[in-house]
Amino acid sequence: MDVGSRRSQRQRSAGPNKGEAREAQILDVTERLLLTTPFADMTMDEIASQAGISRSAMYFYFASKEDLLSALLTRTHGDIVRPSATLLNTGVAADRAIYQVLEAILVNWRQHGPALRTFLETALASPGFGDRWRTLVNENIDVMAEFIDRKRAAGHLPAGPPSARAVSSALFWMVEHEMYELFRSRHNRAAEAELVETLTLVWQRAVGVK
Amino acid sequence: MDVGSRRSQRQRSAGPNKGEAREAQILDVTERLLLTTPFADMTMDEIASQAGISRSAMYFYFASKEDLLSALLTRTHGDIVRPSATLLNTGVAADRAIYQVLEAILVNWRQHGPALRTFLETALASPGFGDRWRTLVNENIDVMAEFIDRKRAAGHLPAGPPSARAVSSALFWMVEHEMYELFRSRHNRAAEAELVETLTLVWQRAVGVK
DNA sequence: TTATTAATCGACAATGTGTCGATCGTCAAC
DNA sequence: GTTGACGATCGACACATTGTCGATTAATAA
Repeated sequence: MDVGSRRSQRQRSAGPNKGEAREAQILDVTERLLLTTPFADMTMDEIASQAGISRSAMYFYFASKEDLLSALLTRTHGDIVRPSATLLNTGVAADRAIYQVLEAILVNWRQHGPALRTFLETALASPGFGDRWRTLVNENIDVMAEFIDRKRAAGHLPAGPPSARAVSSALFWMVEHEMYELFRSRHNRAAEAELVETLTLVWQRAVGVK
Repeated sequence: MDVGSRRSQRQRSAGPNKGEAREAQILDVTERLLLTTPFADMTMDEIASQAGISRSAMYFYFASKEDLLSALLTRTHGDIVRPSATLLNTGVAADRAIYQVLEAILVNWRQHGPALRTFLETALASPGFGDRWRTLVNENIDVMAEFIDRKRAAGHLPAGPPSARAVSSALFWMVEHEMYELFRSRHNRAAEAELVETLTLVWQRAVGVK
């Protein structure tokens, strides 16, 4: 049950990397289809025909429907983790850092809204995928927790309890769910801005800045 | 697609309310089964045989599997909404009120953990049920928002923005998800206490008390 | 006692997943 | 050039599960 593709590593041919291309194409098709159809309502047949292959050929690339989504998660992984990670390792002040992280998360939702939505939904639907998703979210939680701990040690934020980790976890899941609710339906930029504003303030107060 | 039972209202008989009893029994069986099996992995056949009837007889009581869960939600509705509602209409101080609401929510999860877990999961899996679930959670959000507004008007809490409603929403979904994560796996009372403590503090700071 | 409505059942149709063996094309080595 | 291995693809199958339908039995009101 290895996640992702199951083709050989060595690329040896002229019609070069036909497989790689197909796999990427399938992921593209899936994410595009996600714009109009919930993942659960989407059949392997639908994806396959959009990609111009037969349904059973899909199983050459992905062991299951869930595995396909898992591959999409892998592909998006970087985009999700990178922003906070880089940002929080600069010397920004806590209040500004919080705002910027929230902005970065918003940007992600703008770019990958349907995918992120699906990730959360599927995380609650199937334990295997849920583990993967939680692992990823935890990366972000940890980065923020360490940031808080550093600021606490430097005397810029009040010490716990609660532990930085506990606060960070609660706040991140709050953001996750609120973004989910917002992007679940049609909405405008104003609503996005208002949400970020609210979340920023809750975060700042919760960690003790301002 | 009327939610819940579809039998006649008038109860007219001796072998009194056989139907009512069956329906309740099915819900009991379902909630008990939920202790060991995720709802998604649970078949109508399984529930039926536990209740001593055939699978197809289930459809006399519930139009679909989702409708069955919806009926369970209806039955649990009171337990979920009542505590906060009554509590927040007394004259408690804000900090104390927050703690007590969180304690009440914890009690609910202790009593109906598997059901509540399923409600959240299914809310993200099927739009129809999701609407019902959100309606219910919104009742709690509104009650808390009104409470905050009253305390703000009385000068006991700093005014917004953010609006009381926005803050209440963010905080409630935070609680929802954190409880979900906690009750998803085996855990002890200490972890429960710690979570309530963390959430209490985040809430109190977020609304501006303390 | 009988007509009516409640309750229950078995059989069926539909849908979608994942598996398997067969096939076909393309490159690498001979 | 031929051939053999493997990458890529397909159609057919088996399986699980849902929801529907018409027939049948049980209970009660008239």
